[in-house]
Amino acid sequence: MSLEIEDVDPRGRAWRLFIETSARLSTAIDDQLRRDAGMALADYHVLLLLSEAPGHRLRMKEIAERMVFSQSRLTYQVDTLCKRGWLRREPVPEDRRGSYAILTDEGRGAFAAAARGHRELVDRLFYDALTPDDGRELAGLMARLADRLQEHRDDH
Amino acid sequence: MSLEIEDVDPRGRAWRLFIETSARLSTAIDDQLRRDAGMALADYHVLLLLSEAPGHRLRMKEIAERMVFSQSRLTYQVDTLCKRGWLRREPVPEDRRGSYAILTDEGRGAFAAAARGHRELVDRLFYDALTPDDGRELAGLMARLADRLQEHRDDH
DNA sequence: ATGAGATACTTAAAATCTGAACTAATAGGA
DNA sequence: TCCTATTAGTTCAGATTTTAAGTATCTCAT
Repeated sequence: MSLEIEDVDPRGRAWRLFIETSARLSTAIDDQLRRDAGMALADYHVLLLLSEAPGHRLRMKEIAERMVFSQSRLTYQVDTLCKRGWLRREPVPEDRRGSYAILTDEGRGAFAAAARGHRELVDRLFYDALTPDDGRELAGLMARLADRLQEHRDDH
Repeated sequence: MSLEIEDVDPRGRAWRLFIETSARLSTAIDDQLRRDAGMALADYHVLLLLSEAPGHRLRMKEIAERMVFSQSRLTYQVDTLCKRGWLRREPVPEDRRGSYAILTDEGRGAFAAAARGHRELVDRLFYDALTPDDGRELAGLMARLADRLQEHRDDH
């Protein structure tokens, strides 16, 4: 009779730890951003995507896909960011159905200000806990999972 | 001049892949449960915790902590599960502030029915994508991150 | 014993998110 | 061309989640 009642396959433990740790990590980072920068992690993520995009602009669809957001959630999300003056919309000349979300100067400022504390926390919670080799290993594992997810998405 | 504009430290890539993959994986699993079992991943998770608990019962606080849920969210969550007949509450004899959430027989049935399709998908998206050694490796990395998170939580 | 603070849980109002229409525009084959 | 199917985005109602406050109970140093 063993004290270990857990399953022998280490993947069981990995699965639970993976799901739980990612949730806790997101929560911790969301909390920090709300407290110190007055924005949610989702807000930060939108600003990040736009700050990296050419012309600081992206189509709504593009943002929704990268954020793993429903389109209606994104509409709402972008609405609130527009109200705060951090984003503006602009029609897409070559596709009159579409619109761009564009980062304003004010939005760039807010992002830059938020990024400091955010990076500091990510450093503390993620970078400091792993060696570069760990990072390589983790990236490999995640890429493997991401590929599998993509296949799954492909066969509907 | 390199084609690789990404940072040299592989942890940058690991960080993004980790956050994004965990979000996509949760979404995929949530979708499957909603479609095939009429319950959200959060519902499933509550049922899972209770199905493993001695006496199929846990204090509200205990569930909230393990689920990374606010207490008021849990109150709502448990309310809806009670309405569906899957859970019931019972006062805690030795602490009259508290209450247990208890899995009903019906709840056990719903959980068992949901578990089939759920496990199948987790097998496909997680187990099949990783070797047992990968699992061991991933579990180790996650444990490292979880420890760091715990330290962080300790100094407020 | 007792009273100040902590703890467990709920409630209510406001903010956010989802899913199903709905509008407008594009794409592509007959 | 014209008709139908897709696609981009929004809107609205309803569901969920958060935040702050409220109630009841417990803890423990006085």
